[in-house]
Amino acid sequence: MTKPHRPDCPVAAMLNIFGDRWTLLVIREAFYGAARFSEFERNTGIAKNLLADRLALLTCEGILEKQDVGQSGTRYAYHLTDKGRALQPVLIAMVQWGNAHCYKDGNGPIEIIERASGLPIAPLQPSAQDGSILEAADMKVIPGPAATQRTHARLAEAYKTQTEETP
Amino acid sequence: MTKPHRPDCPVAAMLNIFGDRWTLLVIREAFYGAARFSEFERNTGIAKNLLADRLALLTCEGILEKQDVGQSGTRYAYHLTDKGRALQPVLIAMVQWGNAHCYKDGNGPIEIIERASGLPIAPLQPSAQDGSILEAADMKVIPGPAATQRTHARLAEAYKTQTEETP
DNA sequence: AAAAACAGTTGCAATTTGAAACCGAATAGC
DNA sequence: GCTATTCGGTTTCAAATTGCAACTGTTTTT
Repeated sequence: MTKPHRPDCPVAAMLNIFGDRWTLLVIREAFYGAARFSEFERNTGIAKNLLADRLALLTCEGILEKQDVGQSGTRYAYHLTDKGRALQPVLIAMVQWGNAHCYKDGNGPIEIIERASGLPIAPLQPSAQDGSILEAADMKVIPGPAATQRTHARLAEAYKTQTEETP
Repeated sequence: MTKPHRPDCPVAAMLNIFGDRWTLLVIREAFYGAARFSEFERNTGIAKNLLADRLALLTCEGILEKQDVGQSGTRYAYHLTDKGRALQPVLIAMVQWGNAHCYKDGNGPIEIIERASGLPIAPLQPSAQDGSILEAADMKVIPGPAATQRTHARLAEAYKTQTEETP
């Protein structure tokens, strides 16, 4: 079931759950509509023991919900919770990066299209709250409400070296 | 240096490079402005041997570029390439999910703000090419130009079970 | 009634990791 | 100009994780 714990970086927090070769593929399958143990197994190629471990972890983290299906307790379905469905932008960003940078001429093996038009969706882009598109230079990382002393120090230092490098 | 190979899913392709607990943290540091071996080491806590391995992998994949700094060949700087900088949406999506779902009341340890306004940036949202916002139900995954036979079969099946489940 | 599927568990070998020790070249301090 | 420290690793070895196959007890399906 591997270990949880809450570090002072949200990326690290995600990697504590998803930092391996399989867990995100299980989520991908959940988005495709898979729900049963055997579906996850077939469609990802993960080993049974690891799958059992990962499903338990994801359930424990509130990303999947395990429900009893079938008459009396040896058939189950795993479904995405709201927390799990909220991973969609992460998956989409990964699909777009993978398509663009891991295949010849950026032609990937799958495409995400808008049902109505049949056209590919737009690349995810950071935007301000008024909707205006933001370049990397327009953004900045600052300590949040739950920032530790270490985070304050780290970001202060990052900001210093950045301004040194691009005067 | 771990193994590469190009699977028929862009998410799996990304995970072949980033499917471990450290590699994305190295990238995070690169975005913060880190460039030297010792900076990555200090700021992530990764072991030296693994860092050497990961930097070699990322360099080999064209995500970082290794350049010789200092007079004659034992000091180096690693910088993001365009391919590496293109990971920004993935990192931002992870930061937003981590902040929202791994900390009490969604108050995370860091925040990404717009420099101009000082306000947090908007959550990444999938949109159509005309800019309209898309819900999950408005999108669909179809085989891309590089799709294998297996991908065609897989998506046909996913689509079938989905319509069965939500009639 | 028999056979196959489901959802795992167990055992074990192979791989990966994590930590520490070690290393030579190069820079920094005096 | 001599010494100490930093940089960027490599090597070694124990511990943890993975991957694979075999096995299990229900429960559907045929």
